[in-house]
Amino acid sequence: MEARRERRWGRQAEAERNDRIVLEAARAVFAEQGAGAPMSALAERAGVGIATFYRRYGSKEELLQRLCLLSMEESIASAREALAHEGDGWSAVCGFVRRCVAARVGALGPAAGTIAVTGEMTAASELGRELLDELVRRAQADGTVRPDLATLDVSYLIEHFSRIPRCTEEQAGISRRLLAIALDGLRAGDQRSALPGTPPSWESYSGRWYESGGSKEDRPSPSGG
Amino acid sequence: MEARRERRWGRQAEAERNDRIVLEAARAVFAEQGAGAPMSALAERAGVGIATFYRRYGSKEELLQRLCLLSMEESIASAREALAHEGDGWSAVCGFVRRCVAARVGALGPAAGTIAVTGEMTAASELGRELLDELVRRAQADGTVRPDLATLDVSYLIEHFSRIPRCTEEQAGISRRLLAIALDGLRAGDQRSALPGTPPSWESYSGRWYESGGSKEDRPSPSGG
DNA sequence: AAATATCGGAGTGGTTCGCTCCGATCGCAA
DNA sequence: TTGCGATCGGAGCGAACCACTCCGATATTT
Repeated sequence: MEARRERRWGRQAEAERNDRIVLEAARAVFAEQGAGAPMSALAERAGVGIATFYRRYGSKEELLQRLCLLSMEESIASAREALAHEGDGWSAVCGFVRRCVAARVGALGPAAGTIAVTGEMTAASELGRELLDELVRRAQADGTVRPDLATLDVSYLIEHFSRIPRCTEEQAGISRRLLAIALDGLRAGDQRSALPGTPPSWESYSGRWYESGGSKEDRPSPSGG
Repeated sequence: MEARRERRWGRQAEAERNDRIVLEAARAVFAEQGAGAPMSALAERAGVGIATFYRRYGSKEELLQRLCLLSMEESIASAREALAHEGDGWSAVCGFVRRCVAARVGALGPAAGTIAVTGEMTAASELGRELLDELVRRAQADGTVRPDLATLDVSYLIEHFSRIPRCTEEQAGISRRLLAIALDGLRAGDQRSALPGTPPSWESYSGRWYESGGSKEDRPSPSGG
């Protein structure tokens, strides 16, 4: 990896730098404004032209798919870190949730149904679920997390807190407070009120991604002929 | 449509009924989709034409202002109910939050800055804040709510849970579970972790509404009224 | 039948957005 | 310096969307 960089100066170095700048800007802007953010906003954030994005990703959807996958991989890494964590189950779960929220891992959740699902995404999603399952199971086994908590409650919790309407410093602080409140609510204890209803189903979670998803194959041709 | 012969006036009765239908549809759709929902969506939900809305409200903004005010009044009524509630402070706060979330009182929060603020809205907002202040103060006084909770934490909590991305029955159930978790996190108890940062300021909360405000005094009268 | 009140929704003008195209710019080799 | 290929920025295009208007249709009253 170092060797490749060695020979790249000048223009190619700029291109390589832009690879990262562009992706980071996309992550930041989509996390803040949601998947509906215009491409021009990404370009402005990155300090580059719009075409710089389209030279790297064929379409906005392709970029969103890439970011989705990155989020999932980040979530997986975070779950692995939590499973390796030494300490009680509740603080392991807390660490996982905090890292995921900090990385806005669930920010693209509302885009479900508007972008097609790739095979990589499906695979990453299932792996992530298994790891999170294990994390919650362990945390409940040592009695530090409420026993009526379902794995998907954690997923939805992350998704809820991944969306930040405005990004003032004050707003970020408030989200941190609300998250702390919710995390306290995850603890075991006899003062807990029972969670209402039935635990959420995995089908309802992953099913959102297929609702109105057209396959990428049959896209309308831009030139009306 | 079928002719309806009420005991009173036929056409006027329909108009009066539409007054309510239209407003209820607007509440429902804006609560689900946010203030960005198109007017056509409201009309479809209400089962009426678009013009039926514009015959009653001069513009979308005017309608949103009306709904904002109604939300605030609903929140005020809910706070009064909670203050009259007999029981511990925590369950009073829970009842207040639950009613507010059920009514999607905070659903228009993200519209802050995009619609002008009327005098009525300001007054209602301040009254609501005083009542909620009192509610939280009482709940902390009897020791059932965590002492580091700020009044505005509750406001933001309601706003967070007022936004529902999709409205399947399953999704509603999940939101109820997450809300129950967060409400458990409001309780007092020595297992609580301290809330991070400084309590949110009232300026940052109400300040959002004044960013791009305009005057709303003169209204074009569409039919010579 | 005329007058009046309300209705639905197609049409309008303006805005937004994804994406393309092309001239400008840069590093490098001759 | 000069020419070349890679990369850049952003103006502009076509499509889609949206708030709002206008008008013919329908129902009620006179």
